[in-house]
Amino acid sequence: MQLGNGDGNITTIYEVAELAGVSVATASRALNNTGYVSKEARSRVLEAARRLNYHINVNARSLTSGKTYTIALVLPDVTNPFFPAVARGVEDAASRKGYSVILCNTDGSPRKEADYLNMLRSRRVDGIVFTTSELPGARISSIIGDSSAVVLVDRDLDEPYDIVKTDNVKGGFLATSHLISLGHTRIAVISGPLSLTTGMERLQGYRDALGQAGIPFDESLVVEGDFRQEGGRAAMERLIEQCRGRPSAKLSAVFACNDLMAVGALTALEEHEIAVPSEVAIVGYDDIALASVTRPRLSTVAQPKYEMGVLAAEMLLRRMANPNLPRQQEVLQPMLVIRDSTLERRSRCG
Amino acid sequence: MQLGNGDGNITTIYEVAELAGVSVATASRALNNTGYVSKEARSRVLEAARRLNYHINVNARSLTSGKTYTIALVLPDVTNPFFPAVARGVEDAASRKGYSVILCNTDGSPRKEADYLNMLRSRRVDGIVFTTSELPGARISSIIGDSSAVVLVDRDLDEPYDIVKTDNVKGGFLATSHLISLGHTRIAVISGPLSLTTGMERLQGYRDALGQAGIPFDESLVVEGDFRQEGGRAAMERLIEQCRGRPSAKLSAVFACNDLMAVGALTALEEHEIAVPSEVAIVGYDDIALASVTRPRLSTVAQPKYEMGVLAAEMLLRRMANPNLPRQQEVLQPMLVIRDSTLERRSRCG
DNA sequence: TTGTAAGCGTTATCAT
DNA sequence: ATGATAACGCTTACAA
Repeated sequence: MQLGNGDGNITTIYEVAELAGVSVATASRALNNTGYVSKEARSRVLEAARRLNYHINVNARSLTSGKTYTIALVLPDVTNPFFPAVARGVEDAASRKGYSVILCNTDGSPRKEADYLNMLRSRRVDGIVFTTSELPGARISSIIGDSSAVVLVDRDLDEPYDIVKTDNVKGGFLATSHLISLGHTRIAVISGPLSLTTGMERLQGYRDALGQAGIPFDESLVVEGDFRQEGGRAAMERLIEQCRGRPSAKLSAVFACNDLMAVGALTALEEHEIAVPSEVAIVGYDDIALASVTRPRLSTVAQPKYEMGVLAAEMLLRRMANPNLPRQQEVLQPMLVIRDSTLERRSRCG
Repeated sequence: MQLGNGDGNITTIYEVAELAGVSVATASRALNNTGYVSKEARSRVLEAARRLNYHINVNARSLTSGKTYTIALVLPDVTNPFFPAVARGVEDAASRKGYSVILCNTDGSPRKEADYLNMLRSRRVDGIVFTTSELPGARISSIIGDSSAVVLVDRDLDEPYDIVKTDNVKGGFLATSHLISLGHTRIAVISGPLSLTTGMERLQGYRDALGQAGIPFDESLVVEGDFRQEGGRAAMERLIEQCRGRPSAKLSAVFACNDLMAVGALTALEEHEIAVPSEVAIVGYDDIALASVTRPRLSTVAQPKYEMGVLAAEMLLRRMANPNLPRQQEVLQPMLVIRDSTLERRSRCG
């Protein structure tokens, strides 16, 4: 009867060695397929390990090896629909190589970010996939030093860390050009936080598209959002308001710099009984699951979220394997996804 | 100038002790506020630690303490909209108490579940929050033994593990009763996998509601789904099909046992130009973010996902602190959220 | 091929 | 109040 020793008593390599009638050194070699071990010894060790339901203590091992086989994923909030796919990508790629991933939600608070980094250093994680928010790059490196490798995802920093991102300028350009190609000229933007490169870059793409089409940039058409649904609603509200008061401020389309804000904007538009896309067209950014179930379904700029996660983890492993590699940077391409929220232009104020 | 020693050289307690001019024992006591240490010694140690940017090696500590201050969250897929909130709850509650959480995605594969459990045992995690799928309870305990505490979330098992769940029978009852109260009598169900207690229980709630209302249970109105969007679409397709062929099979409402399937069903209904809720009413389960942006917005049974996560982690910590506690079980209440996808009955076949 | 023993960074015991 | 020192579980020279 094979019970597999379910009693849970933690066995050490000493007990395995003893049962196998060899020294711990030999047991270790056998268990790790390292150095010389006779076939007989090896099989006796393996059998003993099986009988005792031996599970190596990786913490103990990390003490000698200096490696923990653990990485961390530090992001603002898994609950933000952008991140689960990234997280899944990271975890898949990491576990494929035998690494575990510790999840940390910072809410974008520099304080929490710093706390987590300190904790991670104490844990001697081998690497960190980091979507930071406000923590200055210098601060990051002052905390983790070179105790672990780090790869930035969807962020850009002065510090020489590896980066995985998508081309946000291009994405902003794609979204805006799409609107322009539909005949829109009065295009508002609900931007992300301008303190974030993602926020800035997408806005830059918007300006580039305008410029290329010869449409003058109108400051009053941009309102800074916060990448959150409620923020999007509020921003759209502002836009509608200002449009009411000042017909010169009318708009026929809006580019919301992420889908969450686009959904919020949609809500505001609906409340004011402004038809989308016939009166106001709208395009979002990210292509989260929500985007394809709203009514109208949201046109958006898709980011390869899962791939970003996978790439980030792989890049991190590479960096860990070779700390002297030159700085790596991977810029993925965003992709325009046209659905129902954008349509040929028909002028109308908000 | 305070640099905080960003050089990243890992410092040990020996170096701290040396700089402070004390023994490691004293340094350890000072650092941990344990045992007797003179004020002077303590402050010298603390200062030394600061100067050297000392970060304790928790892996080394766990070697002596036997505790890793790490728990794991094992679930099918973070990418499933039900889980991020749970994950966030677990992480918040855990980190509040100084625990880190390792994330594991199993895709509901017994093989992956077993692999992860073995890995987690090797890591000596103090506890596991587990949303298992098919792994028999006995198998779980044979792998982890009592090497870590475990709390089941949203699952029920024969093994005597602690549990955090919501009352699924009640939830199914709520959803169905709501439909019945609207005058529906031909109510189809798109159930979850019947191998899962969640699947079974919600279906039971459906039957209970029918029974209480004196509506005969009609086997042909239940089709087993898989909790996924595409599965929901396919199931609805089947229902429509069968309804076409056999007028006696007509239905005026459907209870989809989770929102993802409800959204899929919505899609199918839309493709067939069947109006929701006027021709067919539909109610989902979970109240994920998607539910409030579909058109029509989805009526659903909400589960307190975040709270489930928090509770699970807290329960786990309690269990870890006291392995001899009697089995704990927390059953939260689901809540009916009425939106636009349900409406007074008007008969119509699918 | 195998075993002894040192060492990894901490904590805890036991003297002092 | 403080300091040696053993112990935690493992790997790895170095010997044998």
